[in-house]
Amino acid sequence: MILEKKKIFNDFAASKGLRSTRQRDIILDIFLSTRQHVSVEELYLKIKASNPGIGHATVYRTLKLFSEAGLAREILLHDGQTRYEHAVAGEHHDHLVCTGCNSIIEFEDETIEKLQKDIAARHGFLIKNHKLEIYGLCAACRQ
Amino acid sequence: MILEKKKIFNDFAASKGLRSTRQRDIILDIFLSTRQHVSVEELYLKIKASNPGIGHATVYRTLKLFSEAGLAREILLHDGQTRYEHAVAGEHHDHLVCTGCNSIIEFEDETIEKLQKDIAARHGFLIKNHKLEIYGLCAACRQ
DNA sequence: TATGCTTTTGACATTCATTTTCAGTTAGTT
DNA sequence: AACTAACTGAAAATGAATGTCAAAAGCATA
Ligand SMILES: [Mn+2]
Ligand SMILES: [Mn+2]
Ligand SMILES: [Zn+2]
Ligand SMILES: [Zn+2]
Repeated sequence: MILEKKKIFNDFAASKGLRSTRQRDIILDIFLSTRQHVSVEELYLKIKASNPGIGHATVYRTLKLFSEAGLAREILLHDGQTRYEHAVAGEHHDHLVCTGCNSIIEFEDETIEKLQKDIAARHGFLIKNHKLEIYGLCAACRQ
Repeated sequence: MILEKKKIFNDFAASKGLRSTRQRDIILDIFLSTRQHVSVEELYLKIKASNPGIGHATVYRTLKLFSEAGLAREILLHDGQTRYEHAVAGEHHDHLVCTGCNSIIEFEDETIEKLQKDIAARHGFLIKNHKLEIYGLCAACRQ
């Protein structure tokens, strides 16, 4: 599964004429080993621990490439930090975001997805992507 | 309707012990005269045209007050600028956002709202608010 | 109307995430 | 090995938003 993701990135890189670099390999390894919804800064710090040379700009640039390659999805919650999650082709989910403990619950709902398509169709709108985030308190934070 | 909104703000201000100022009156007037989803900068420039003295900080501070008072809703799309729309108590809608021309289509869907409540209930999650944004191309931008 | 206290304002500085710049390094090709 | 274009990282720049603080204004009271 990790090898599969590395192959996806290599294929993407090849198709775009990108070079294979030590930095990209390291960042991909570490990204694949993190939990979901990691912030760029969290990832940068984790990378720096084992690879002090790698800079902020490279981490930002490389995560954008992972998004383009379909390996990662950018998540913008309401805390001013861009986060990334592991993406799988053809799969999609949305988020319940706890404002108490910052935990995130993922969910999928086919009916909601279908209704979104209906709404778009009704307006002659072509969907590229969407975000559905439900903010509130998780079971633990409700006390 | 505009008078009604002014009353809502005045009542809110009174309940919070806020003072009535020329700046707040002007900013409310101009906010109420703008189209939906105005960015803070757009609003600031419009205000400055007739009232050169009013500063950025006051516009930011005052819009936050309008949100608290329930007159405005903060919208964070993917362009890094906070926008505000006119809010009406008890009403809610979501957005189709055209990445071609930046236009926004508003929609309401009771079934989606209901399904969100079901999902939250299933996870023991207490909803405070949510955002559903569908990005893509509007009919005009599809050509 | 004057006094006094408190809130509000706005110029300016600051913050903080992200992007840009650019000179030096590196990958991949001939 | 030589060449060339892509890549990197330190540092600077950007830009939205917030903090600071002295001056101004609102409002209660005398
Ligand atoms: Mn997720
Ligand atoms: Mn709207
Ligand atoms: Zn929680
Ligand atoms: Zn459009």
